[in-house]
Amino acid sequence: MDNTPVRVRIAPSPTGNCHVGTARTALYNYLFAKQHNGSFILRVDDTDIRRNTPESEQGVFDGLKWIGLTWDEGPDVGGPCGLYRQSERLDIYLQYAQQLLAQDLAYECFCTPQELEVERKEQTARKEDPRYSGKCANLTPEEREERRQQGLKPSLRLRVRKGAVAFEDIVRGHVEQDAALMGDFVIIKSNGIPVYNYATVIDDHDMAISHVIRAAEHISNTFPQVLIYEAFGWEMPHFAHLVLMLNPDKTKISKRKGAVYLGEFAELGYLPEALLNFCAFLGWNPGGEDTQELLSLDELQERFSLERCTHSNAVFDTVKLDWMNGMWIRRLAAEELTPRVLPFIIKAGHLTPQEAATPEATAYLTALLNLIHERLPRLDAAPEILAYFYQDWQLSEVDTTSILANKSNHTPEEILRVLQLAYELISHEPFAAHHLEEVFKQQAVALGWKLGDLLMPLRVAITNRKVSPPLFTTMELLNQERVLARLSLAMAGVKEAMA
RNA sequence: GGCCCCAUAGUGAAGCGGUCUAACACACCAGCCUUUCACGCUGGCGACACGGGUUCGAAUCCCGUUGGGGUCACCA
Repeated sequence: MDNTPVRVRIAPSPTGNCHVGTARTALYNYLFAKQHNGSFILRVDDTDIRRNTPESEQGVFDGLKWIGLTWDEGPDVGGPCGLYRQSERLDIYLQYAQQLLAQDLAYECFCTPQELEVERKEQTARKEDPRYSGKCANLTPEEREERRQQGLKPSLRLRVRKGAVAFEDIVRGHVEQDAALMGDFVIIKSNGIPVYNYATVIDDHDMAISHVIRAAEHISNTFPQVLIYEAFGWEMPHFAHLVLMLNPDKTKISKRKGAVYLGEFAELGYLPEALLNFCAFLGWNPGGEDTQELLSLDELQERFSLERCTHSNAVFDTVKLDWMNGMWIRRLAAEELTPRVLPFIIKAGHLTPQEAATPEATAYLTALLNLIHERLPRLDAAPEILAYFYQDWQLSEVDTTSILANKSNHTPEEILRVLQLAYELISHEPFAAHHLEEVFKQQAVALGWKLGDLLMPLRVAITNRKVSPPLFTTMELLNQERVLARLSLAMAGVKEAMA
């Protein structure tokens, strides 16, 4: 083992929102850095000028923060490397390129995109692999000057050597490719902007990155990058390529086939803790006897290792994510859940933002969440589950069919009588969940009814649905007045149905 | 198509040459618990892609086939 300090990085493009894949890669980098007392660096890959807007990097930062990750160096927090946006580092790339040019390890290429396009087409027609022919590889100074006179702006290409290009991948082992497949590739475009593979190498070297941990789609980028390291005579970082996240149809995870941005997951009611936990297990697991899968960031930090990363791509299974999300919801106290659920309640129109700001409203929500948080798979389900606490309904909306339906063949008359009885009891008995529960249990015995048969019509009458949290606590939270009102509404509905 | 990577149940996966009549988790099914739902508990279903080697012995090593994925730009 060497003593080089561990420095890892994540280099997202500022697309306005953080992709789950980016989050997972960031997580692994973060865990690795923390474990080795190293630094986790955030660098913004914004050389694609057409695509990037200044504010779009904030979305990426926000996403990473939402999921709980922080970085030691980056454009927003600074650090010893100074500039953490590639767009700010253009001079650096050009300077290094001069070095290559001076040593004749790179050369100017005056071919136009059109010419290259034609060349590629011809090669493909001949069933050859398209690669640069090397047309400009040996231009004389005079020839170059001539082209310059014509107004042509050169790009810079690396002279690609012969032989195998290889690297040792921490998760995959030895990987190699024949350099002959490559052709001299562009490192600086004719507009002076560096190409991704080149800028990445310069930055990684400049920032003393020790381990490049990234998604497997970058394996093929690694070959040209290796060549660039060689050209400069720089020591390479260690590489680790992580398996891809897949759609259920096994293609690379994509927007059209489900949520991919952290913002989308937030809107769907996923907890960042759960998403993080889930992502951690796509492409890695602690192995052996350690089968615990519900792990916090700190717990992941104790167990993570690059060596235990898996080799084959993993389908992003939202069913399991939902399960994990439910587990994380249960881990939180109702009080902690309240502020997270409130936005969903407001969005559903159950509360106005002003109402939601009152202590009464939040306290009430907390009480409701206490009741349902064991049966809440996602935050966004809360408004629907809690709807009958926030809104009433009309006579025409009473679900009389469900009130009357029962497996024991109790007649509508009997059901109606039970509803009337319930009305009487609830009006006169002390209005407390425990007490009412006892009272109704006794009644069931007295009537010779199964408790479930007795309670189901009441449940539907009071909540207007067949599924609810335990009935008596529900009543208590609803308050006596509303319960009685709903009971009479239900009775009216039943009478109407019987007529 | 070239190149690269990968291949255990529907999904995530353990397994690192014998202890594998192959774990665990999600999903699914059945039962228990129960006031409906959910939770929880018990049990069940279900896999080493195929074919050759190597070896006393292979899910584990090698080769091939098939399948899947990634990537092939003056995009990142």
